Amino acid sequence: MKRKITLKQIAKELDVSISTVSKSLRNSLEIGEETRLKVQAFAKFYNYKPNNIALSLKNRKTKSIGIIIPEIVHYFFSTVINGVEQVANEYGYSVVICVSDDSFDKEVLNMEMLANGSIDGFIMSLSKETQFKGDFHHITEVINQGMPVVMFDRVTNDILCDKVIIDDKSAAYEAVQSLIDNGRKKIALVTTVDYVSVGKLRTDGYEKALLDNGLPFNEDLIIKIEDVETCEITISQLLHERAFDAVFAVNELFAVTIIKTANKMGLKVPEDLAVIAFTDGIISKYSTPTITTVSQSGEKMGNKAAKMLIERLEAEEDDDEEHTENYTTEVIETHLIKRESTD
Amino acid sequence: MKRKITLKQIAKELDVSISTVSKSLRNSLEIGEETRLKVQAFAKFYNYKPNNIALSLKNRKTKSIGIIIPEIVHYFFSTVINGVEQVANEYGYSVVICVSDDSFDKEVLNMEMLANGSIDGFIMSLSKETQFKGDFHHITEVINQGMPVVMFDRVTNDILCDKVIIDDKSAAYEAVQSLIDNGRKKIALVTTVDYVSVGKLRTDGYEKALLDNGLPFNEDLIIKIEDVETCEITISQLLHERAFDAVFAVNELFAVTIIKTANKMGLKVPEDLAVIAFTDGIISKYSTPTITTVSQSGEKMGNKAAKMLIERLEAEEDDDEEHTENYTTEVIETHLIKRESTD
DNA sequence: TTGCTTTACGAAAACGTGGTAGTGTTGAAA
DNA sequence: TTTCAACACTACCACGTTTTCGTAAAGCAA
Repeated sequence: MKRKITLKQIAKELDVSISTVSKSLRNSLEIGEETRLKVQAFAKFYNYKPNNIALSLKNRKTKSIGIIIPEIVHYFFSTVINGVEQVANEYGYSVVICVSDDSFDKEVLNMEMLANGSIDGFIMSLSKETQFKGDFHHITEVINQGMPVVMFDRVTNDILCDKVIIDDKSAAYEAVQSLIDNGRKKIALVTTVDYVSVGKLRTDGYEKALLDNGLPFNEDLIIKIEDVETCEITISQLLHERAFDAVFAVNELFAVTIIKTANKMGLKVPEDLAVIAFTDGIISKYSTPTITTVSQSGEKMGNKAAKMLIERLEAEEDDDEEHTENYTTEVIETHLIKRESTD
Repeated sequence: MKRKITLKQIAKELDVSISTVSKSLRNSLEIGEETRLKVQAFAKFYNYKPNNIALSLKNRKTKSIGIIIPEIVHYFFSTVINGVEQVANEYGYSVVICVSDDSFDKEVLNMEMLANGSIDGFIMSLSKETQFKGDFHHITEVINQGMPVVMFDRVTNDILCDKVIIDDKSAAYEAVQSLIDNGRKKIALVTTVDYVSVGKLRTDGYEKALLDNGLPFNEDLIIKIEDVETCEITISQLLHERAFDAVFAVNELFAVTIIKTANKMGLKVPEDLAVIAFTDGIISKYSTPTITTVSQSGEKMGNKAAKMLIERLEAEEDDDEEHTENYTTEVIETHLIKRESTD
């Protein structure tokens, strides 16, 4: 149980000053070769590694980035983390993760906890509650303190910062268009409540595709679901009435529930009912039938977000203070992965 | 863009000493009420928060814990993180995550990166490669430096530390027993290669259940799969020969692949083939048919691991150095969740 | 010897905090 | 008048680094 060795201890042991040790280890020419080598050998022997905390304090940067997400047991978000982690690792950054649990208070708390020096910048996706309240003071505050923030997926126009999103509207459009191309006439949209920004955009794309194809846009075919439990009941009711022959679901949980409900009622997928889901996750790949999805690569989003954040961090370093704040919004392309749930 | 305010700045602004400010904010009686309130008001106005890095340096503890896992886009591991996060949050700790990608080198690198002061302790699950190599020097080193480590799921006997596991052997036993109870005679085990500790244990449980019931233990029915791609081919071959009427798969990916393969061949699940999977994930819940699983609560494991780690950290604080090292191994109970893939 | 440069190292400040010890002023008791 | 205590505050140190500046010793030319 030997604590990690410090410069001071090495200095004392070799009877030189701390600065001599520090300089020797950084191969400074100031120090004579003999002393330098002696120090290096000693340090190597005792496996000296500079203390990160002390370095952070000195350099005023921690080389770590904070991620705040609504959920972690969630395919999409975990792929984003993965993407962030890859890039962060490459650039020597650590990743600190906080889960907001879709709660505003936890989001605020987590941000405050990390904002007091623990990290250099944030990558975040808004919690449902935050989007609902429309209260973003905790984020502006962090930004005002000069800490860069990159938002992804669930973003807001009320905050000026770098963003990484997918074009939810056109992705939804594409999906619905493909259903129409297959001869579907009555296409339902199964979505969540509106205040989640992405839900709104996907609805817009759905509507536009219908109208562009001369199909009626019927409010009754938009099914808003608050939690998965109610999904089955609502869906089976509508299926009974044969109200639609195709479904565009905004996530794969809804999609798979719909398919199961249809199957129970003797309806065949895709023959009687075509299904497309947003978000290409593990369920779509392994359900029966496999589900056609609009893929949004979480990994790419994570990569991109991390790159944007790190670039900004390293830029700050050089320009030193108050660089022009030209924020950009990066759009990650999506594509339709055709599987068995559509024909 | 005002940088975060520090004690020093407050002191200068109010023309008092830094210590006066510090003490005022900590409500020390040493400071007169007038000054105290003035400082507090000022600090509140400028939203003063102590700098975490400075505190870490001073207190020699970071109030954050590091998690090292093989994968993050993985239901089980993400539930563990979730469990850790919950407890960590409760006790005011942050969670730093590193992914080893099942690579030994990355595991070592990540540990070294975090061990230099960034965190107070580790929670980790071994990478496949590390288990294969049997090289744990990076872990002993960290432990020798006095940094507590809690291992979970993929652990090793070669390291003395706190551990959280499930009883893989008896869980497997229970699963196989239930298949036997349903009249299955030829039960296959679909598993991974041996060096992953848990794979070995589950095999042991499988064997014991067979033998205890007077069934033959046939090596040919143990199917070792390196990657999911080869799974389908191997399985379909064996199914053709009607080699078995039940399958115990060590993860749900194998299980769902097996079911799909069987379906393709016109075999019915569970009538012709009963299937049980280890690890209760999202696939089992949503596949068709839903899959009977042995649940291992990742969340509980995470909770427990975090509690063990934090307790040890806080204990160190009081006892101050060299407490008795009575390491414990906590076993999380599992149970069989019966679904449609068994009768 | 004096003055100047080079070599080789050390002292000290800074990053932000918190605790211990110290200091100066005031008022009151001896 | 002296002594002591209470009060209200400040000085200083430590945590572990890096870096700037300083300086002693040695070498060399004038």
